[in-house]
Amino acid sequence: MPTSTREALVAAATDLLDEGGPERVTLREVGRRSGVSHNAPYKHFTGKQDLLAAVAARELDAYAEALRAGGHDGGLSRAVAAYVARALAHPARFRLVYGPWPAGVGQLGEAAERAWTSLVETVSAEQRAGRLPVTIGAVRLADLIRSTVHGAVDLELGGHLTKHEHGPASPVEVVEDLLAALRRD
Amino acid sequence: MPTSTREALVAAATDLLDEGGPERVTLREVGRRSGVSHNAPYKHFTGKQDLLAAVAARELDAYAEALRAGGHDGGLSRAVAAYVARALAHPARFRLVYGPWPAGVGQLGEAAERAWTSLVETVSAEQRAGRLPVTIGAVRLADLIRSTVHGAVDLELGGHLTKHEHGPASPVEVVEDLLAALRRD
DNA sequence: ACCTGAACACCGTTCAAGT
DNA sequence: ACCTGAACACCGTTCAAGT
Repeated sequence: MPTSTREALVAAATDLLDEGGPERVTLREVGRRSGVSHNAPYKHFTGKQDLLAAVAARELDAYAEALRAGGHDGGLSRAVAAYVARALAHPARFRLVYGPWPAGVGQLGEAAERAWTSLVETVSAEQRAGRLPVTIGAVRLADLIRSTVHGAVDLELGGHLTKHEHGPASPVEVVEDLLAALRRD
Repeated sequence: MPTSTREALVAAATDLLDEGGPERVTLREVGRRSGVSHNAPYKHFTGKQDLLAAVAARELDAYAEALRAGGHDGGLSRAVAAYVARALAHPARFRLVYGPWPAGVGQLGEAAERAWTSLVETVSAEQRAGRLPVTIGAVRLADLIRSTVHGAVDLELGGHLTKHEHGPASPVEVVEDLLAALRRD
């Protein structure tokens, strides 16, 4: 039972996104499920895109928490594994988050910033502990890891990654290969 | 001057996609620009999605050619650079190609297969030449490289990659860092 | 401040009909 | 085989009006 109309709208939009992707999300159905008219959302959001940005920002916060908690508990591998698990659990949200936003909606830029700051910190800590090479700066190394993680998840969601018989989920495997190569340096 | 209505439809859809993303592509505007009615496309494609799949398949063929020609000319780095250049030159097409296709449209699966076969071959050749480690199989190594390339391009298109003052385009830089780490093994 | 109902200008898709 | 025009069931967004 949502405490406010605004919350109900975001929840309904998230449910619809999970059910059938972005084209399933219509302001009319969102209103219907929230018990308001089809244009009540305009009192809480500037339009459909703004509502979807709220959904995306919320998911980015979940990414930030997964990366932070995983990094605190067990270092880089755990942080990445927690992030990958979250991303694969909600594919439509992942694609929304990294989808085509016109010139950075601002709200999203800040949330993305928060999400990845902790990864740079985790990378930096592993460098100081001698578990990652120091021949590359932490930010640049984080960009490499981030690219591989993002690409592996996105390819996996599209069914473009080679399937293996045993072992963990493919994206985790890909990232482990990267980390192994980096640590062999 | 397109030789057939079908070709005109694909060309118009591609132009509209480049101009304003997927939501700019409407069958009605595609028909308008092709000099036919708004439902003539149904005589050539099963629907809007099928038309977009044709656009995506065409772009995948361009990726295959870039990877093949680049790999033949100058090895892995050149192949990747050619692919990245093509992807960045047509951002909306890239996002369409790797976007959410319901259960692999078949037509696209085969085109994607063709596109990446040559990368595995290039990787395998570099392994034999001693320029890449043989501790990982060629397919698995290609998946790692592919993930990093894909992720770096996708993050760059979303403005999520850290900006650098000098040097080449960011995705190329990220991939060069990966290859350097792999070759240091 | 928040919400409603009607209206506008679009969509994708289907169908009966033409050549 | 290929195309057209009308029609259907939707959209997002705006607006005047209500409490």
